[in-house]
Order: sequence, then C-alpha cells, then structure tokens
Amino acid sequence: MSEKVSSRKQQVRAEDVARHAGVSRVSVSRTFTPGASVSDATRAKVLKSAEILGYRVNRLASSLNRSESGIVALVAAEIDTPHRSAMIAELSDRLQAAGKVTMLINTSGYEERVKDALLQAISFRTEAAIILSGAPDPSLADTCFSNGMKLVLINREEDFPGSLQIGPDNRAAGKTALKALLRAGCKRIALANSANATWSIVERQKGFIAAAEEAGVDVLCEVDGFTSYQAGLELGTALLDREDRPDGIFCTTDLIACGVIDAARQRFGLRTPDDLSVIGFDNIQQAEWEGYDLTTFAQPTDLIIDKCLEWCTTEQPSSETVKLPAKFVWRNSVQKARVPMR
Amino acid sequence: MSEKVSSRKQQVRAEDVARHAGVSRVSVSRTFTPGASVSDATRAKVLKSAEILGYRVNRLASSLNRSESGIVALVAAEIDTPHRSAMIAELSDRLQAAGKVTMLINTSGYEERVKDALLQAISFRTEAAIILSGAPDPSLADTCFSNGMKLVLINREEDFPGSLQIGPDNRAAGKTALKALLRAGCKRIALANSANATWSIVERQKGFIAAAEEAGVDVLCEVDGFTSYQAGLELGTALLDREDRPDGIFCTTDLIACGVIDAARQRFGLRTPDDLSVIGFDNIQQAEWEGYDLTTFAQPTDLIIDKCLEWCTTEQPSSETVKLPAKFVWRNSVQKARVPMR
DNA sequence: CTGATTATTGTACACGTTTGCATCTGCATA
DNA sequence: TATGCAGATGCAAACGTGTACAATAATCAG
Repeated sequence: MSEKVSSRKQQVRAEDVARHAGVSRVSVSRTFTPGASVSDATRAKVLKSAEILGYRVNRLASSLNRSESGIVALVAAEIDTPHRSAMIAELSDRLQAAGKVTMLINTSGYEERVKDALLQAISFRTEAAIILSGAPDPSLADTCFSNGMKLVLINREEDFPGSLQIGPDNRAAGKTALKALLRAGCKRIALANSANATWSIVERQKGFIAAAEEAGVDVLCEVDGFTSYQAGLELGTALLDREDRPDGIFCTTDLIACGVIDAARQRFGLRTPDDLSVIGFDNIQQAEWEGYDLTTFAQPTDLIIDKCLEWCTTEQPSSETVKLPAKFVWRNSVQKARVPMR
Repeated sequence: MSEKVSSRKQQVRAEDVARHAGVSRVSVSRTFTPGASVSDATRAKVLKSAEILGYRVNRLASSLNRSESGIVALVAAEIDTPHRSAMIAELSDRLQAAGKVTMLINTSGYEERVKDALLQAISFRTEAAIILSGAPDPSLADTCFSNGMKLVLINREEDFPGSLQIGPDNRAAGKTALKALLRAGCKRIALANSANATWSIVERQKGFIAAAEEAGVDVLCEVDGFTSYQAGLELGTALLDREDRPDGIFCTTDLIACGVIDAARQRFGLRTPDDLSVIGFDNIQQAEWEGYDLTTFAQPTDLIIDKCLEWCTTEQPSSETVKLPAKFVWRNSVQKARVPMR
C-alpha cells in the first residue's frame, strides 16, 4: 500500500487542526494570535484539537510574514570561561524573559568565524546580534544594518556607527585598583596582564598605569601569555621570583589572579593577604572560593543587560556608547588599609 | 511625501538581486542552491549583485519549504557551571562544524521551564533537542515526535522510547573511585554528595557504595545541600570535623571536591594528598589548577558528542541507550598507592 | 419588527524561498 | 536537415502563517 510516504508530511499544520475542529484555518491562526477576534466557542474547539494533535504554531512561517523573527544572536568565543559563561547564562535568561529566543554562535578558533557568525545571523533574520568577543568587519556591519539587524558590542570599542557599544569603565577600575593597593600600604606594586588581551583588558592596564604615574609610583609590568589561569601561574612565578619581589599585584582578570595566588601559595609558600595583596577583575565564581577570597571588580552585568535589551527593543536606536561603573568587591586578598584614607 | 514608509521593506530579497542583475528570480535561488543548474555567466552576475546589495538567503523562508530548519535546540540549566559550560562550548562548536545552528534555551529557575523550552523548540521546527538537564513530560515528548523532532537526553535515564539517552558509565566510575581509594591505603572512606543530585550523580554514589559493600568496607555518607562548591565546603567541614575523620573522600562532582579540599586546607590545615585523598568527577578546568590538582574522572565528552551528532543526522534513528566509559584522570589529590595492586 | 451596530467568520493575498515541469537554446550526431 | 540531447531558464505551485477586507451572523435600540 502507501509505499511512497511523502517524507514532508511530518508536521502538524494549522489546517489539520482546523479540519479536526471543524472550523476554518484562519480561526486557528486567530486563536493563537493575541488580540485577534474569535468566539469563545471556536477558540475552545481549536485549543482542544490542537492539544490532541500536538499542534504548535510554526514560528518560521509566522516570522516570515510578520518580519519579526524574535531571534537574537549571541556571538562569543571561549564560552567555557567563567566570566563568559556567566554572561551568557544571564543574557540568555533575560532574553528569554523578554520573549526572545537566543541563537548561540561559538566563534572560538580562527578569527574569520565572527564574520561567518554574522552572516549566519543575517540568514536567520536575527533581530539583533550581541557580540561578546571579536569585532566585525565594518562593511559586514553595513550588510547587517541593510537587513534591519541591530548590533551590540560588549566590551569592545571600535568606531561602529549604528551600534550600541557597552561595557564597564575599565580605566576607572584600573585607577581604583591602584589606589586600593597604595592604601593597603604596598611598596612594590606590579601589574600582571595577558599579552593577547582584548581592548577592554588593555584599558584596565592603562588606567592602572596612568594612576600610578599620577601618584608618582613605579609599577612593574609583567605581560605575557593568554588570558588564562595558566598564564596567571606563569606571570605570578616570574614576578615573585624577582629580587625586588612585589607585595601588591593588580591582575587584569580574575583567572590571572587565581593563577598568581596559586603561584604564590604553591610555589613560594606565600599567602594572601599577609605576604601579598592581589586584585582581580570580573568577579567570577572562583573569586568567592575560600582558597582565593579575591578582592576584585564585579562587571555591572545587570546594568549592561538592561541597557542592551532596552536598546534592542526600541524602534530606531541611535548609535550609542555606554560606560558603566564596575563595582569594587572587597574580600580578603588585599591587606587591610594601613594608610589612612585621603 | 512618502509619509507612509512601509516598515516591512527592510530586507533584501532575491527579487531585488534578480532585478539588479537582470536575471530571473529563480536564477538567484539556484545560484545559492548547491547542485542547481545555472550557467557560470548568470551565477557570476548574481553573486556580484548579491555582494553589492548585501543579500543573504532568508533561511526562515528556505526552511519553510524544505522542511529542514538546520536548528538544534540545546536545553540546559545552570549554564555558568564549569562542566556545563564546557559541554555547551563543545557541543555548539561541533554542531556548527556539522552545519547546524544552535538555539540555546536556559532552563534555570522553575522546573516548568523545560516544558516551555521544548514547546519553543517545536515552534521553531528544531531538528533535534539535546537536553542537558531536566527531563520532559512523556506526553510532551510525543508532541515532539509528532512534529518530526529528535530527542537526546544527556546524563539522564528515563524511559523514553524514540530518544537517544547517553552519558558516562557512572556506576563503573563509582566503583573505580572506591578501588583507587583502597589502593591508596585509605582506612576511613567517605562519600560527599549533594542532596539535590541528578540521576546521573546518584548513580555514581550507588556504584561507589555497591563496590564498598562488595569489598566489605564501611563508607561514611555525607549527603546535603546542592551540587555546588559551597555545598562541598559544608560537606567537607562536616566530615573533617568528626571524631573518626575520614582519610579518603569520593566527591560526586569536581565542584564539591574543590569545596572539600578548600575546607580541608583553609579550615583544618589539612593537605591533599598527605592528610587526605580526594577524588572528584567531571574534570572541570579547576581540577587542573595547581591549588587543587584533583584526581577525577573525565566525562567522555567527545564520544558523547560524536554519537549525538551521528544519531541526530540519521534518517529514522531508533531508540537507544548508550553508556560510555569515563576516563580516570590521575593527578595528585590521592595518596600514591601504598597497597600493591591485585 | 426594522435598521443600526458589533462580533465573528471567510476569502484572498502576501511573506521569501525551493522545485517539478515545460520551454528554449545550442550543439553534436545520424 | 532533421533528430536527439544536455544544459540553462522561466512559470507556477508549493511551504505554513498573518491580516486587510468583505461578508455574514448576532445583538440591541427604537
């Protein structure tokens, strides 16, 4: 018998429900369209039949003629990094709460991938693309715009008209870090940073150094490796191995800070904050762990996301650059103030 | 003048490209359809015009009549957890490499959310849903199937015909853990587990206990809190505070293990592996950190994903349950063997 | 009971693609 | 030259929705 089963007839369509409920197809559509006019009787019939048949509105088709896909692209590399994963968790949660659907695009690996990511986003008529790492080619950004897509760059500052650029005030945080170390009475101050740092991270370093120059203190800069725990281990080892061993280190990232603290403890037998003061950035989960108890800066994640969502849901948003203050989180990796304030 | 700007005319359509290139609309479609018949001349014209106009095939529309969306849903809670985020990173990467697009659905929070997640996945005619946490209502699973969707449950064992259930062999790992502690010469063996553990985690505990009974040794079970670092801290504190302080602890999760190790070090001045042997599970990044150097089990992530992708891309896959061996990763949180093997 | 008003339903088209079929062109073969 | 054939192109019909507009049924004031 039916030897040629059409492989298409898989899905449950509105028409199937209509037939089953004995109503018109549009009544089905109206039942699932908020604010449409259907009598309670037919709505009830439709809902019942839909339940039985397992019908769900096909949002691909629906998006097609309403030209609103409801999809937002999240473009990120190194998703398994503590700070990044926390950001993605928050973002996806909030997007969902706002009725949006998140499409995750992993751009780890070759750099070309952020381009492919955006092309993919365009193909799916994503309403917006939130870029957590890497920056797109300007011409590609134009293609995004010409397809009615919004662009958000987090922690990245390029000259992108038409996009929202948002992130913490890294420079200010760098300054605060220096002041905190001075106030803790540190005499030999150092900075540990990755040699492959992003723009955002370099800003922290610049803020720190600028504040040091302003205060007239020398700062020892150790810059090497990637932005990782392992790099922190190496950076810490290099710093602590010196003749003039530093007693206060600002690490541009919590991961680096954890590495530095472990280097101090495991390789030199030094403890924070007694022998060494350490400050990080990001406030990752591990910063709270009892083995680190790291004084650090919390990214203003909530505020960033608030702004992000608000911007994405306005009709014709204008280009904007927003810097939000990072919150200084006092824990116990910095010596208690030995120098009075002011 | 044009006071009623149609807010729809945003996108660049195939027709625009066709007009610009002076060819038929279908030629545009064929240019972007692999294996379609177009002359090199027209293809070139089309590609050029598409480039200029910034045209990208609308995959929503394309999915509509090919009934292949290319989208795969990733359903997960607690995305910012080390193991989970690593899994998501790998999965999204591999899916992308396989030409699929990943839709991330965060189900943290109320339990009802996994239901909503699947409904959303159905709405977008997702080709498959990979569920990393929580299990769907069986009737809902049927709705998935009736819409031609595939279901994969990772680390979850329910009776779900029509789905792929895959994960590590947790029981076997539990047994291995016990043997390792015995071989290390531990005399008072304990187990630390969350009170809100998932099925998969409970299996590890069962395997451990079963092996202990078989070997005729007592094991002290401390079960409390959530599956987190903080719980580990509490569990470790409770265990090490006892009169008969254990000298070997199997933690059902690396996060718990890190908490236990920190409790030992920070609160009791005990060190691994000298004073205490600890084994974890998951092989998260922090397990490798020098402050923990944790002996643990690596989830067979690659194999799981291999199987996952293979299963999802076969035409009519049959229900299947797959257990893959977890790899024992020797580091330095367990005393070197004092008892000869065998 | 009639006419006006409103609530509901049906018709037809649009959204942007892909694809089966038919047409057309050019070219080699008989 | 007529025939066959392969490749390129156009036409039209789908895919599953939402919605403007017309048509119908129900309600209500007089």
